Amino acid sequence: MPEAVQMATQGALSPALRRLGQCVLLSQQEIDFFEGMQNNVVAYKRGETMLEDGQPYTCCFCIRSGWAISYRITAAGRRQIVSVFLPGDFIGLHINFSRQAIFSIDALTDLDVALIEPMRLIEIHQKFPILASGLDWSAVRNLNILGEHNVSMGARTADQRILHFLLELWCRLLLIGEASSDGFVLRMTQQQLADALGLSLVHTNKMLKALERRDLIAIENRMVSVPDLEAAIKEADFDPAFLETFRTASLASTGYEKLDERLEQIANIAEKN
Amino acid sequence: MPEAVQMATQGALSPALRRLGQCVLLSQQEIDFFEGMQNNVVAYKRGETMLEDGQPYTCCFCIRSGWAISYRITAAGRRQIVSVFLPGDFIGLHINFSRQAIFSIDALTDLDVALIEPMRLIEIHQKFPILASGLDWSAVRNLNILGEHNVSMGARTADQRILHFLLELWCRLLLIGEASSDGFVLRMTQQQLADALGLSLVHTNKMLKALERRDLIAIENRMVSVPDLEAAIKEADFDPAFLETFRTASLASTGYEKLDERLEQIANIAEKN
DNA sequence: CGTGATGTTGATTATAATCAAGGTCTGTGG
DNA sequence: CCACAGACCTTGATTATAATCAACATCACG
Repeated sequence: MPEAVQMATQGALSPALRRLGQCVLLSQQEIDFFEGMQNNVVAYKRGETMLEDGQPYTCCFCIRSGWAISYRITAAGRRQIVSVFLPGDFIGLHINFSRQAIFSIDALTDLDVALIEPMRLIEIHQKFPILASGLDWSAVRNLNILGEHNVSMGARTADQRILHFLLELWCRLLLIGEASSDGFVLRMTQQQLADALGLSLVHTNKMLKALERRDLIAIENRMVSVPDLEAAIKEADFDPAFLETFRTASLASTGYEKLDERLEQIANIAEKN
Repeated sequence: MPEAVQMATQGALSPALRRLGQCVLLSQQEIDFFEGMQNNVVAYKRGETMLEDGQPYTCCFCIRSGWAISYRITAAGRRQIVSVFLPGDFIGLHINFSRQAIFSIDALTDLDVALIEPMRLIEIHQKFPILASGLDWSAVRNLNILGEHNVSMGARTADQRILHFLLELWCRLLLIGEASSDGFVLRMTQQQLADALGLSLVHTNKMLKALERRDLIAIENRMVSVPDLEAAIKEADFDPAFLETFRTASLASTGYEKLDERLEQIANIAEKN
């Protein structure tokens, strides 16, 4: 039995490993090592600050459940959210290159994270090359997401930015089985959306409403759905290519066939423009 | 004689290696391997497109001299410059994780680059762990720069953004000995500045002039200088921490003592706010 | 059943984009 | 040496976009 399939059919893998398994083929030894590394689990409450800008950076986080953000407060007092982290994401993979944090980290929801000691990351790079390349892949993906946010903030209008960001979140959640093929639960307030997109709260609210009026999105409670996928992708100038960097394994064998189909559909619509 | 010093006193090292030497202690074997890797040098003309968005991504570039940019054209036809690359920088270190480019790359000036085959990068990761960690460090630095641009675009005013970006370039150039302690030559047009900062050409020009009027910068020909460093750093909300990630070796032994002093001075002013 | 966090909306102001026109500089060919 | 073109810079006028201000609505929760 090929290892990838064996992996995929085990239900109890951590979100991070499920995610890594989509891009690299891990040996059983690597799987065991990585899962064993996540013993030290810590829970944070919604809104809690996990790490403060300027503080010494001592540990890497791996999200097991919940959402988190990294952000910076400027001298003028404005907050810019730089990244949103979802289950399976790593925060501070590059910790061995940093003396102190240059961003703060907050829990956006109640959160379970595994603490990973810096030494463990070095150990991975020394002993488990495939696993290490998986971590590198994860870092590259974050870089691509950040680059895409740059394009959004510099060259897209407020409504496009919002829509683009929502589509990004949806795709990322689809990849980890935390969204349905109709939509997803947005676990952020409008203020947090605004801070992530470089917009004011009021303007964000108005543009959200405008997008709803134009039927490009529908929001009920916190559930965001996209009635007309093709129109939304076109309006937002969205192409999930930046998220799919080198995905080798499909979701098919993990019981998420439908989500995988949805992702492919999004990619196809984007490709033909 | 310690290897780091030996390295530093050799004049003929490539810019990339000088840069890597500031953060990791390389063995002679690693130095030789890395320098040997840069045989395949290619020259590009100013304005030439080195790689086009969507094209297959076949090679990593290491800049030996000149400036380059990565950018994206949105569906609406706006260009967003995502990164500026200087001598010693790598473009596409993550190439082994990408099928095709999601950005275009242009030469901003006449350019000399070493082409590095993807296999070589894998080889480095397998055989030369210290050198590999140097490359990782370089990637992390790019990530930090990108994050800082995000903060600028989302949460800083146009004039702050411009000033911040100029200070960033100055510090980066100081680190590679391509700026003086008074200032540096800006090898970009105002249109390119605008595209990098998410501003219009006209507004960029007006804000540049306003910064000059306020004596926060002075520009003559292409030479940018900073008459009142303390005021400029404060106005721009600038802290070079995001650039200095884990610098272990100083520039002192490379004949750039004065530049190193200047960098430290900038860091000190930033720190005390 | 109040209190605080969140969401909604209109009015006003600030910021930056767009439009338009002209200026400077550099290199090139006559 | 001059005339010209093209790239780049500069400035004012107008318009569009988004921020700020203010008020109120809704919801969850103790």
